[in-house]
Amino acid sequence: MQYTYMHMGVTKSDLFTDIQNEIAAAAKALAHPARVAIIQYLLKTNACINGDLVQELGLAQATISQHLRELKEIGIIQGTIDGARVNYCINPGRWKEIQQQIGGLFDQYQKNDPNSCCS
Amino acid sequence: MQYTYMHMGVTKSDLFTDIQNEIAAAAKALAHPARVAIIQYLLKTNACINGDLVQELGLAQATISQHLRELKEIGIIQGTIDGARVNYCINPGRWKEIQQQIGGLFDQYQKNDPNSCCS
DNA sequence: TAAGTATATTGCAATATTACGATTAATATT
DNA sequence: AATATTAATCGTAATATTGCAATATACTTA
Repeated sequence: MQYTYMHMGVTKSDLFTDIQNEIAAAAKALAHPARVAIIQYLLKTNACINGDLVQELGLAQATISQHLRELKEIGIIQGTIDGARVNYCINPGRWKEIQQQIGGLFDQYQKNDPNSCCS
Repeated sequence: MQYTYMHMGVTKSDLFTDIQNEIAAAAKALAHPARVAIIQYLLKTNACINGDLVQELGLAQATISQHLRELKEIGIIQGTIDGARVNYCINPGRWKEIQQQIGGLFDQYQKNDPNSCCS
């Protein structure tokens, strides 16, 4: 084993394939309604700043900033500095990449016989 | 506000739409590589039991059982009792539902102009 | 019936996540 | 220059998640 702790709340990512870890990481970025809301707002407005989202979502500025950082870290959004503000928007290439990773998982089901399963 | 605690680690789900909460909940089910691995194994074998996954994933039986429960709770898989064993498989209807919820989010980007964003 | 097998649940420890106030750093305004 | 605005970071509190040993429960087999 690679870790020294005993049975605790950390993911044993070395047990899984890169793809599995990547899909999980991408899904985790969407695994909070505030981040889904941020993305939907970005889809609607095409670009926005932290302050817009504070108004829109009703969460504190620090909280929004934290969610934006998570989305930025996974690469699904990007921010460009505009004076004292930061303009956030979708990162098209990464968006498509994650879309294919997660979508690819779901598409695999169609290939199988849906009736040979316990039903 | 609906909650009484002050600034803590609980999601303020009343601030978000039902769809946003649903997408986040579905994404959360996929937000761990072990659960992605379980789903991929189910896609490959079409059905499996807890013991198979203990062999396959190298996690403890209790841990697998816990991940299976989470997937079962969101409805993406279902289990049928078969003697002392439980046969798990994809739930086709719920699978398609989640596929559309998450896929629908990603599909929204195509409609917009990808060049009007900060790039 | 007793021992074995398979899975779920409980209890616990460790880490992660969520949220926000306060502060900091940087730009903008007066 | 002094003040205001904007966003990131820090510190802290509370809850959630991950993982496993031990136990409980249910079925199977000898």
